[in-house]
Amino acid sequence: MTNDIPDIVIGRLPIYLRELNSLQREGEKTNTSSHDLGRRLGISSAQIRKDLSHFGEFGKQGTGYNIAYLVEQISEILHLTKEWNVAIVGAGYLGHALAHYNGFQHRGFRIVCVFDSDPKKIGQQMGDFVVQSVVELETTIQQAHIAIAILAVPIDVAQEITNRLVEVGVKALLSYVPVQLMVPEDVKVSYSDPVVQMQRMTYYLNP
Amino acid sequence: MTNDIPDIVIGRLPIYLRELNSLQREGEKTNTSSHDLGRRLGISSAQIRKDLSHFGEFGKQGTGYNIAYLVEQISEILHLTKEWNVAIVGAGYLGHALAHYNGFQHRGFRIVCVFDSDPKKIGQQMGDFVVQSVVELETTIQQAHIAIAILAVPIDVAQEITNRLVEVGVKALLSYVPVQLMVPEDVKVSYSDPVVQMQRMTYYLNP
DNA sequence: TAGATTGTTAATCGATTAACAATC
DNA sequence: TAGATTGTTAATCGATTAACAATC
Repeated sequence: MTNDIPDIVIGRLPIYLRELNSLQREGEKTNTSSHDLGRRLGISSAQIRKDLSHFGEFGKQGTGYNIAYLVEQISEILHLTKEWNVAIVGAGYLGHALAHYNGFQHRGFRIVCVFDSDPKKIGQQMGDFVVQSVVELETTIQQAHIAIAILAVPIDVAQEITNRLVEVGVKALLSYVPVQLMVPEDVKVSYSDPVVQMQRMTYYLNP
Repeated sequence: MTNDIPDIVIGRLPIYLRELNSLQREGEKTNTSSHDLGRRLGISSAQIRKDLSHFGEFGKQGTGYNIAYLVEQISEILHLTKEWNVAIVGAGYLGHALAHYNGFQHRGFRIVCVFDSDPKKIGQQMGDFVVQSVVELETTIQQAHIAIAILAVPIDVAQEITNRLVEVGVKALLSYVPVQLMVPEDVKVSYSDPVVQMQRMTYYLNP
């Protein structure tokens, strides 16, 4: 099962998918074109056609792409036709926000558990969940076949929690902790650090 | 003041800076090398040297880079020697989490105000702030000379709020709203969408 | 001095774009 | 049919890497 498709192409598919979903919700038309999509996203039409051509032929000359069909195809490519169970680790302010976020639904993910180590938080209701003790992390994750976890813990325990998650089979991590994590080769990590994002912009601002 | 340096190089500087800060906190040595830094970040040493060479010569043959000096230099390059005032728009769960986040301090940013349109939230204490009415957005942002805003509002008002922020001089936006925003050319936008980040990883997972 | 590591060059590798035949 | 738009090719553009003289 070799994989030739560049990461950077994979990285754009969710953006295409999101825009297509938004076109669907607008409901003004059933078709779109690479030119139309590109204009909306600030991407060249050639790039969109090239990206999609890695996976097959989804359009028709003259009429472009059927929106619903393309949504379906990209969803399959990204393995989003089933829902993925997701664990949140850390029930601080951020874990709280994530547990209440309803943007996961219909986009391929379902939060199924929230962990914390603070006895004051354990057992408390948080959105639709009861905060579980981090002691139960291993058993819960294995029983629910969870492959994806969101890290919202303090920086000093991030690597240890990561190790424990990897140990029980988590293969994808979305980390909000501002530190580089060490994981085996077959585990994906995606980072979200608001400060890093803002620092990338200040370079261009007049001080 | 032409600008030849690739965005992708600018994008790595905050990562270097974060790792250097972490080396400083460890306090085990005063110097590092491109090889050492690269190993910690999973980046080639050649790339680190090349990136830095765009801005000057910060190292010494044989001994590498003085950590404190390189921190200082990168901070200057990224315009982080002063603190930037930042506004948060949206006092929902996410705005709440951001208002309480203490990771902005010492990394170049200071949250100075939080806005919401919900009368039940306006006037309430949130962390160190009192939630202000979004009606006051324009006057407050102009008076505090705010150039950076964080968007944590519902999707249907995101573009309208963006327009208002741009109108009063905001030049950099960190948006947590899962939609493409339209802004003038001189305004930078950085997006954070957990679902997009997770969808980029599911491609690589066994369904 | 000997070992280490920089900054830089040239080669390699990879991604984007322009252009167009094919065809709906 | 005429107009529009795809998928693909080749050309261009840009980023990464390997290698090494310079030198601390």
